[in-house]
Amino acid sequence: MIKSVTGTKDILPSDIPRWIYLEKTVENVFNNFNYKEIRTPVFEETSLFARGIGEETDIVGKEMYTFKDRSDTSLTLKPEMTAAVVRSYVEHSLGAQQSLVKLFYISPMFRQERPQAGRFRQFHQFGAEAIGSPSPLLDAEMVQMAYEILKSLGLKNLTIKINSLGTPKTRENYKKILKNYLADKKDKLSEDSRRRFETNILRIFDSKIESDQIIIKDAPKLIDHLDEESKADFEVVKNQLSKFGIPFTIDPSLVRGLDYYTKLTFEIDSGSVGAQTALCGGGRYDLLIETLGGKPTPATGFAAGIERILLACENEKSFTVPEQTINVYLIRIDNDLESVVSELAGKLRKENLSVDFDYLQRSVKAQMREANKLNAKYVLFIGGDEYKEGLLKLKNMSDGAEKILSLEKIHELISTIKK
RNA sequence: GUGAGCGUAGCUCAGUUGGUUAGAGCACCAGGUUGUGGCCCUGGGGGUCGUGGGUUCAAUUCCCAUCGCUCACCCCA
Repeated sequence: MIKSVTGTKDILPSDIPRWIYLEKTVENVFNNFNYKEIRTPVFEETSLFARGIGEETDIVGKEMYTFKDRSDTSLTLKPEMTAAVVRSYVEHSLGAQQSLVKLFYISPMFRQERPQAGRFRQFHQFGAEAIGSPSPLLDAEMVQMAYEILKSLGLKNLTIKINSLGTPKTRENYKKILKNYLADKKDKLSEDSRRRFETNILRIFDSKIESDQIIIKDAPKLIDHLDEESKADFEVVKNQLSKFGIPFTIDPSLVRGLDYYTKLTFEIDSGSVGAQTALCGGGRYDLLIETLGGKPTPATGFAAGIERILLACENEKSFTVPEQTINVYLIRIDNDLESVVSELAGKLRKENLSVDFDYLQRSVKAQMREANKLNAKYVLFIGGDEYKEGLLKLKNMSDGAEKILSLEKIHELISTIKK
């Protein structure tokens, strides 16, 4: 038997209502904040991600689905959306139409990692990007939108962590400070961290190795070495979040795995999923647009993992979706009336009613059971003496009331069912 | 890439100190008087016990390999 590829999942009909509920919630919140949807291809030229996300990141280093097409071009299934959105923004000069472009997306992503609870090789994210303004109000807005979506889905058990990485200049200065601090301790660092010491020293803070943590614990913190502008912006974000009534904690170790972040970074965690607690992460990325060939343009955004959110929602039973129903199930009393039933179903479906009937020549009893299983609001009996006289019997499945209607006055039938 | 656990009907699982036709619940199908549901009752279909090899008179039960799944590490949504 051929099965779905490792780390991929079918979203079955029984799962769909929950997905749609989430998508509607997401769209609604983004709509309230006036973000417009964008859809980009599932694959891009590999160099987009290599440049955009950073060669030293785990995503680019070991997780991308990269392949060559027949013309020997290296392509990659998108592992995240920001680089793709920025590519589109630059390519189509979206900034020429309006100076601030607010975009959202809901899309599959691909990363070749070992699957575990809340982690898949094809997974889905929704997210937003606001390109064209350095305003910290937008940064606060990102946190607010993400939080609002999660709350709208009924989630509790959430923690919001924020941090500031400063401007490129302070970051460079700070890196020197950190480098000085760690220089004589370098030998005690783990192998990975020694490598990061050379390539991307900030990510040493990501290390979960205890010996690294001990060394790094008393290291100078970036947040204490921010320039005035970053410091002021960070204050604005904090104040604004407080005004929104959004609880948060400051986490100086929140560096995040993608190279392009500047100033604000944030993450929202849930205690209701497995070991992968991050539902959502984001921040400002003022350098990315120029890195990808655009004019220097400030931007901020976030991404959230749909599978993880749905997992948290399930574990918290945070929302329920309404039962699926159909308007009417047609029941054929005489087997030779199949085509009559089919024709009538067609007429009713044209009236925008959801209609179904039996295609398996099953008994009336079996048809009734089917109608019940489908949560049909009505069943309509076709056959017997009534049918010979041009009559049909309509039964209300919730109270059992039956009503005789004329086949000629189909409008009466339709209006009764629609009520 | 590393580590641990698990693989028996569509689903959730039981079972065998190795021994006749491998079980339950749910789901599915049929029927419970000949035109009617949800509850209940009766009956039925469906499994080469993940795959391959080994040990044995005999393996689904023991051993090895392999594949898959799950969870965790790394890292991330």
